[in-house]
Amino acid sequence: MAADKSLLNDNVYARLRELILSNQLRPGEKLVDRDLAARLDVSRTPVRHALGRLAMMGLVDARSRRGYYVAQYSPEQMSDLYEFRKILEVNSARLAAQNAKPAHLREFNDILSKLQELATNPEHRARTVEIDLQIHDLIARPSGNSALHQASRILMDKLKCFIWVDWLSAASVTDLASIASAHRDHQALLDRIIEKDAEGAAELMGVHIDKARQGLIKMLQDRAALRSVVVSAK
Amino acid sequence: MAADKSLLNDNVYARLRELILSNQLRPGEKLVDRDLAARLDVSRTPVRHALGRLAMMGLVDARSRRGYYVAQYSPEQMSDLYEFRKILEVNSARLAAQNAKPAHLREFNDILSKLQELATNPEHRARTVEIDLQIHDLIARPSGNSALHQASRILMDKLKCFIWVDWLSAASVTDLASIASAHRDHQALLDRIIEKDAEGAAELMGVHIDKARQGLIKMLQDRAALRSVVVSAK
DNA sequence: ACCTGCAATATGGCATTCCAAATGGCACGA
DNA sequence: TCGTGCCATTTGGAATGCCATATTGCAGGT
Repeated sequence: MAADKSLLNDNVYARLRELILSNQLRPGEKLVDRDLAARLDVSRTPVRHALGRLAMMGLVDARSRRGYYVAQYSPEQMSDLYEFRKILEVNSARLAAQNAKPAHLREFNDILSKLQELATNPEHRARTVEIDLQIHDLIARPSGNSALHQASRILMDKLKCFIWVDWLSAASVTDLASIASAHRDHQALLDRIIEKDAEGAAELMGVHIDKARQGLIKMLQDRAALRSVVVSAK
Repeated sequence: MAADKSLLNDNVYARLRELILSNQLRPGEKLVDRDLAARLDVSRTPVRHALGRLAMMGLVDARSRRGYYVAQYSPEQMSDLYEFRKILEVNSARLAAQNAKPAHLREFNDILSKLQELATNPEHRARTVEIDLQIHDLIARPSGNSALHQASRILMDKLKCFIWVDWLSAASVTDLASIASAHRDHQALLDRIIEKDAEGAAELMGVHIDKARQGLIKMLQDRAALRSVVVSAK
């Protein structure tokens, strides 16, 4: 309420989105407009407006007359989302290699050195995830195609909340190895783009995302196994 | 109001969407909530809700405190959208060839014969456009990837209203030729999918959409030329 | 004649209110 | 003990009203 120059509608939308992406609202959780309104200290109207819009973005599941829920994707749907991500980003990489301008290349180098630092410190795992996502956004941008870029960002939002869940639950030994692997992938990928090797970049992106999908599926299986143990225990 | 079992929110959303896609509301036109509410005989609330959601779908442009407008894409953005469409549908075609089930193939054959009929009658141009769009939807569906399919449908909506404008204004001689050409493309494309020739299908889809984009750009240029004549005339 | 500023109106944003449907619990009966 | 139906409460849907901001048109001055 302080420096509130922005529109309440958009403000509420942004805050709810952030709550979902940061997993403070968990997938599957019911969203009661009155409760959220109280929590955000606004009336129901902007909350409902935001919920409607979030539903269009695929972050919220709006069931007619049965309430709103934080979106939850099945393992099959997640797999589809990753396949879709591969389609988008392979082409982003290709276009980026063709169209990247010097300013973009500088950004790439900045990110690379930042990654270099973080990679040496395993404590910064969460931060590394951030950077990881940032890289993919960075590649989608200089593709020069705003439709493609926007689609990537929307998709990323859908993936983010689940990635949180997964990374938190599956803090297994594989993480360090896969992080290092992902780091190498990114480095190689950016190198290809800088060299303007479009097909090479596309190829690398493809295998990189396939790897990520493999990891995700493994995590989902682990989590499912974990769940069944918990369930049988009680 | 008669058999109104559906939610007013969704009903209004659907009706507004239809008004936009059918070009009864033209790109760039201002959308005043009170006026639309009167026109649809509902209160402002569901209209505003729908406008917010339509904005997320890219059919409406919501400027903060400055009103809502039917979305309008520049020639550059249209070109981007077509490039994006190519990315999506090339992959749809590939996946469709890999995954299409017998039921899907039957649908393909149905559509093909329907096209066969219409193609012989140049009067049914508008109807042919419908079928054209339907075909692309039909190909996206059996790809088996709902994310890809949904993205295609959203993109199609954005293209639709403009296609209307363009087809209406550019009722030039090229149309008959390009319709026939598109028809051949579709036929060949579906044949490839039926034969499960994934790469062939992808390739054909690519050139088909590139052709469409060329046609679109030509139309936009024609229209721009037409406009300037009109402007200079008055 | 044109620019500037103010006032009136149009219009978007938000809260409150009322209404209807769905859900959950409880009592009664089998 | 389990099922069924009714009632209370919760909660989503929609209308209305008020306020704030943007747009406009007009008047007065330069």
